[in-house]
Amino acid sequence: MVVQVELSDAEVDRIFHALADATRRDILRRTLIGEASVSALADSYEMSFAAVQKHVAVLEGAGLVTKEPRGRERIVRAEPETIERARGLLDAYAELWRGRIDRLDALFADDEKH
Amino acid sequence: MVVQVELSDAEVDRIFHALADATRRDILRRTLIGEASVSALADSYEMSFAAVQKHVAVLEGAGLVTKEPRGRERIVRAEPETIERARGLLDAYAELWRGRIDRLDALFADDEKH
DNA sequence: AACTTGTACAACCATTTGGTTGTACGTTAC
DNA sequence: GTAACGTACAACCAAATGGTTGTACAAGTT
Repeated sequence: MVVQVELSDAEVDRIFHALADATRRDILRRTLIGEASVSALADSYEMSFAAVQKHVAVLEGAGLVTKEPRGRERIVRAEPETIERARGLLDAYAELWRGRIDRLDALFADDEKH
Repeated sequence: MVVQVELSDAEVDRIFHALADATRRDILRRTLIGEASVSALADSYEMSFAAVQKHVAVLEGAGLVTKEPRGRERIVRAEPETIERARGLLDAYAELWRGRIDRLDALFADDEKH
């Protein structure tokens, strides 16, 4: 069984907020496929290096990527564990929905006893 | 296999942005368990009715809930299908991590518009 | 040593966000 | 009919967001 470490509201806020931007999702996608330096990432987007740097910082603050120095570069790598946690949160909502169905079923089962 | 309807970048933005707020996640949670009027929801939070109304509007704009008139009330219901789609998106990232890039290219085509 | 590359960070700006209060209006209850 | 309830919506405000440019500096390159 997968152990889910408790996430604070603020942490969940940061994760979903980080995912709520197409450029950041693309950066995440690229770093999932393979590591990349910040400047390599920045070359792909029609915005300044500083803007891309900020996007990476948002992803890093959410724990979705990590940055590691290598020479003068900073290598960005995705943290699939955090994505997994976000998925787990959505699973929990789906589970709530399922629980609601179960309760309705029980209600109907009750009705049938009449 | 689950058929994923193509989601635009803007739609995905709205979904994750809607999820990036603890009050909105709580509203979603409550409406997953059972429908609720806007005023019933508003009673639970230490903010104005108008503020809660806005949170519901954000969730509605993301397709995570729907609002239906019933008398003078507006009944809010969760849309589990949209949650399922968000989960599908995160699944796709997890798949990327596992290196299954080819099969997912089409799914991510939307995110690649940069 | 001088130059180029990659990054960090500050200052600035327009827009969006998340909250407020106030007003208006349809619906229900008395 | 009048009062209370539930909602919609506008106007306003402070703070956060997402972008910019400019400066500084360490690490490679020539």
